[in-house]
Amino acid sequence: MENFENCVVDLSDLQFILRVLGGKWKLHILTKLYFGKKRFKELEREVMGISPKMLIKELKDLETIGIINRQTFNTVPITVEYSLTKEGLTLKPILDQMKEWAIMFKKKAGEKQDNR
Amino acid sequence: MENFENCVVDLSDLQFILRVLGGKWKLHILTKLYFGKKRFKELEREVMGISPKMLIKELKDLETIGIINRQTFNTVPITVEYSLTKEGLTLKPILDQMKEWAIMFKKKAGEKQDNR
DNA sequence: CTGGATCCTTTAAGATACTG
DNA sequence: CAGTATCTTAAAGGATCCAG
Repeated sequence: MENFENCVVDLSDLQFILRVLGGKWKLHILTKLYFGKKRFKELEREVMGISPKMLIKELKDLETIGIINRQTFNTVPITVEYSLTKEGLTLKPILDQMKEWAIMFKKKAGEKQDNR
Repeated sequence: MENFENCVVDLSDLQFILRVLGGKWKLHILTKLYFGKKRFKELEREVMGISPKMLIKELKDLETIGIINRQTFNTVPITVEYSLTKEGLTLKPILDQMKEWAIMFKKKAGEKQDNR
């Protein structure tokens, strides 16, 4: 049951998660939001080096996908809070495992160097 | 111990895995290689739509990182086999979980639509 | 068969000034 | 404060032809 060599494997699910995590800023933004809701300006400060244009673009992407929520308050001036949705929170374990894998992988690569 | 709001979170490990999986073709190539070793031409055929230039580039990337092995045989004409390294194989569970997450996420998103 | 080299198009991202 | 608009640059990817 492990050899379906020539069948078409559906990649779309795998590719989908890259739309959520890919690009230069999404991971950075998401890791900030795992600490709790943030206003636009807070994110702009904390995600160092991002321009407002990129920040709003990435936030819109994530909102469209359903990973984050955008809530506006009619204060003067207006304030906006971004937070992870319930579905966005389910991504956390995956991120943790990705991180663990990366750390383990780098460690192994390091050991190989040492053995030479 | 879950509130280190202003400390710098190390993103490099997370970003690293995107170097392995990111781009248009890496996932596609890797999923093919999980079925076993492949020659260049086999990959070119199976990864539909890829050009030799992109294929060789992605293969080199993956080889440099240490995810795949490249083995040449002095036949005429020369043949080359690509296969996953031991470390490359450890990536499989992560990919499976990413896929599961994506499937679950899409299902939930679908349910929300239905509730309207 | 396995690539390298070249040229071209498309997409991602950066800089900066501006508005409700 | 929370974004838009515009312009520019950098990177990714595609097409095609060629060589050992």
